[in-house]
Amino acid sequence: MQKPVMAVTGDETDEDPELAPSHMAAATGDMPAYQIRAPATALPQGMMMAASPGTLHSPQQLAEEATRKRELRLMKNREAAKECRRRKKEYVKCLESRVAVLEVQNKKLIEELETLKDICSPKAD
DNA sequence: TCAACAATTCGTCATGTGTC
DNA sequence: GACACATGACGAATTGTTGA
Repeated sequence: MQKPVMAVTGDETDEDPELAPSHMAAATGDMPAYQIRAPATALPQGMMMAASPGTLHSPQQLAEEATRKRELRLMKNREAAKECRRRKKEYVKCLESRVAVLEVQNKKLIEELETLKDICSPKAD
């Protein structure tokens, strides 16, 4: 059993986007980095623009046009989904590395606190 | 080796949001 | 309001893991 041939993505870039804090912030106007809209992509090779309205007449032509539009929409959405997932992965990666940095920072602060406590506590002798 | 299950990946649909 | 785009949800296909 074989899936229909599809484009392989697999390419993950290691960019370092500035990330916005919340994914659920759309209503407030700020959105996470992976949600920032990219400029509309050009149509892939071989894809033609729709015939201008008014040049279609027969029901068959109309049906073909509808099919063509649907395929175009599916293709665009397929690509959009891929891009969306790529951005989301990047976003998660970035969050994870931020967690790692903060954990190190936190550990250092705790150590520093212990040192200061030692210094400031009255000597017991 | 292989079946069973879990995890991952992908395409599609539905829906929310921004732009004109 | 129509349109385009982004994304969550879902199911199907694929891939990885594990115990017999």
